[in-house]
Amino acid sequence: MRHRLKDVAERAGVSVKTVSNVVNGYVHVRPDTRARVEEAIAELNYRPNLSARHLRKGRTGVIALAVPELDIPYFAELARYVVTAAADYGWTVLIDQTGGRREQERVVASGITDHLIDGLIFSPLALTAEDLAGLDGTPMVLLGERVDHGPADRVVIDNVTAAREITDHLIQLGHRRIAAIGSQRTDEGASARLRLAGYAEALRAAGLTYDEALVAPAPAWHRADGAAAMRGLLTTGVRPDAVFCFNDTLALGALRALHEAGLRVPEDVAVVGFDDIEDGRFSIPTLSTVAPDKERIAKLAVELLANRLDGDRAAPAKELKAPHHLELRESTQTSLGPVS
Amino acid sequence: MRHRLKDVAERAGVSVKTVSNVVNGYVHVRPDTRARVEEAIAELNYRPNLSARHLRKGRTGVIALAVPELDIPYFAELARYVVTAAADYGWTVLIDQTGGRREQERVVASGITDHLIDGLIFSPLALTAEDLAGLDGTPMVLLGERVDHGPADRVVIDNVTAAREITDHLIQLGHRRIAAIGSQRTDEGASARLRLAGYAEALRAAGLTYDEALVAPAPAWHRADGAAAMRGLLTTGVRPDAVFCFNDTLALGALRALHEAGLRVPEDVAVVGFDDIEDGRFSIPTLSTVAPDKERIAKLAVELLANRLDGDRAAPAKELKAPHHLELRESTQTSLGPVS
DNA sequence: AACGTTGCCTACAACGTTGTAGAAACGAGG
DNA sequence: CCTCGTTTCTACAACGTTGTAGGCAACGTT
Repeated sequence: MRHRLKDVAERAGVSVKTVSNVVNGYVHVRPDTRARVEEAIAELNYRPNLSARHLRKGRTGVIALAVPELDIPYFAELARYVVTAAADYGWTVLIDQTGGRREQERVVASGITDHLIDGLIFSPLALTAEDLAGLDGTPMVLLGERVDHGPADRVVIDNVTAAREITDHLIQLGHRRIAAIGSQRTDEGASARLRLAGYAEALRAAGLTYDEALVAPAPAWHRADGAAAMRGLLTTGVRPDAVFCFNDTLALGALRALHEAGLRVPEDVAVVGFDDIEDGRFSIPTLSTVAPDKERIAKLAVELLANRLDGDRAAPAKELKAPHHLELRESTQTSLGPVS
Repeated sequence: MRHRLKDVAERAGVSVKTVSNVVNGYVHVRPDTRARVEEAIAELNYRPNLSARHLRKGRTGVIALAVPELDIPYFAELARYVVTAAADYGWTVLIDQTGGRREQERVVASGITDHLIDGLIFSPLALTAEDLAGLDGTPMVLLGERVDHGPADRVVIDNVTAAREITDHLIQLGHRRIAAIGSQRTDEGASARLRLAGYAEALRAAGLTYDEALVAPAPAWHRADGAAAMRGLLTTGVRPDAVFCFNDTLALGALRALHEAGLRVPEDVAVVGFDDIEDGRFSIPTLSTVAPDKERIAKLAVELLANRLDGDRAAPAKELKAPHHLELRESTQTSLGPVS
């Protein structure tokens, strides 16, 4: 049922290579020969065997995207943009889930890459620079700041500035006891460290004191962690009048906890997040947040990979910055009319 | 930098095939030979070339999962479970986005499958049975009811029963003017048709009349569509006292529209959804919904594919049913205490 | 008429792997 | 010492594709 070049060649009465030439659009083929071959291809419903082609060419046309969890909205949205951007280069995207576990991330970084894919776009959580150091082969683009000074290309956003800006927004609105949710031990969670730094910067610039009691850690950045952290903050006595959550799912969890505590958002407590996931545009209240340009991040990552594949593989690693902006919604200011 | 069996063989002083045997765990290899080979493998950091292996074996170890959109939470969660289930079989999952466009779905069904993947798990929106009829080759498992009587294995849930049950729940609570959001023209949206049927069944069984004016279509099933449909229902005059949304994102949009209209959920209008996505466990209010067993769906789909790959490819198509249950939360009954 | 150029096509080898067939070494049983 | 079976290993071919080298016409130029 599956046909090969040879079958097509026999049917069309030409050599195998001629069929290959037709398939690959080689110019020096007589129109009538080309027609005969194309007819045979259509009749047999011939499709090239990609494994064989790739074996021969050394390229597979497949890139991988490795993310911690697919059902974290931020990564799902990012994945969507990467798939779209990769399509422009004719690439198929293979998606890997690492679960954020260092072991699995190492497997992905070294193992999966072998010969099956041409390159890798990688959003690591737990991986260290040493894990990456020994890697030969496959070109890689890292997303986020987890691995500083790594040997690979990278796309980042300016986390510190973004965090400072959104915190500033809260300060401008008159809030003074601004909590932060999402800090993590420093050996993981580079994003957490940078966002915390931006938060602290903004407080300092405004002459507010940085209060440890207002900074709540979150083991992961899921809704449940945000809700738990918020409940924790509410029971400590020093009730905050605003909360900066280090991502949107934490913020959605915090909204939930505030709701359960009978507090109004933004009147009693203002809430901001980070990531601009779709949920935050429809939550009650809608969520003010930092909006990284996810489409641009994906596009830049794919471009970096393309350059690396076609160009000098030994060139020094590049770091590109993607833009972001603030999306101000109901969770920091009262009613804005219907959402769409 | 990339090494082959031959390089390992030379270093270990054995034949290429012996290295292959070690790599593949063939038993009849002397322990000291095996040790020498393994040492050479480690020194060179050798990894098999999968393209070559697959060319030789006729299997790629990769399956594809094709879904309409990755950033629809239901599909993202499903994708996660499929990736996990596939890992048990040593398979890598390549994820494809069709956008729900028929053209792209046809490409995926025929084109992408060629030799790059061993099988396909496919959640089509627009594909017809004819599109599938002419496909040779790649084993396929369909998710959902879009293509009736197709030639492929399939995993479904009992949409009609589930829709009836959740509608019944609204009726039990005393609601009488129950709207439905998400109906679609019948040539697409088989799920919509079945859920609508279940809704109608429940009404009939309770002696309630089916009112066209209470059934709102939704072009897609995103939050924005749910909000728009809900606003539409609210302006028609016959205000419903409950709404059955055909999926959770529609329901979240509906919650938003009700909130903007100043109506309380569930006191003024009760709302239920379908899919049990994570957002619904943290929304305000939390969302009552039908919870299909997504993990089981993924597992069954992968198993069907495995059987098809290992067994009789000409065997008649099987259809398996995955279980579901109701998750009753705040959007149909008042406060239930803190969520986790 | 002899020559080089161009267009069209083919034969062959190679990509890296594994299945098949069989050779070499070894031990056990006669 | 010979035979037989088992263990251990190797040579070769093949999976389906494409790059290279080259052959053969047909053409235009000298």
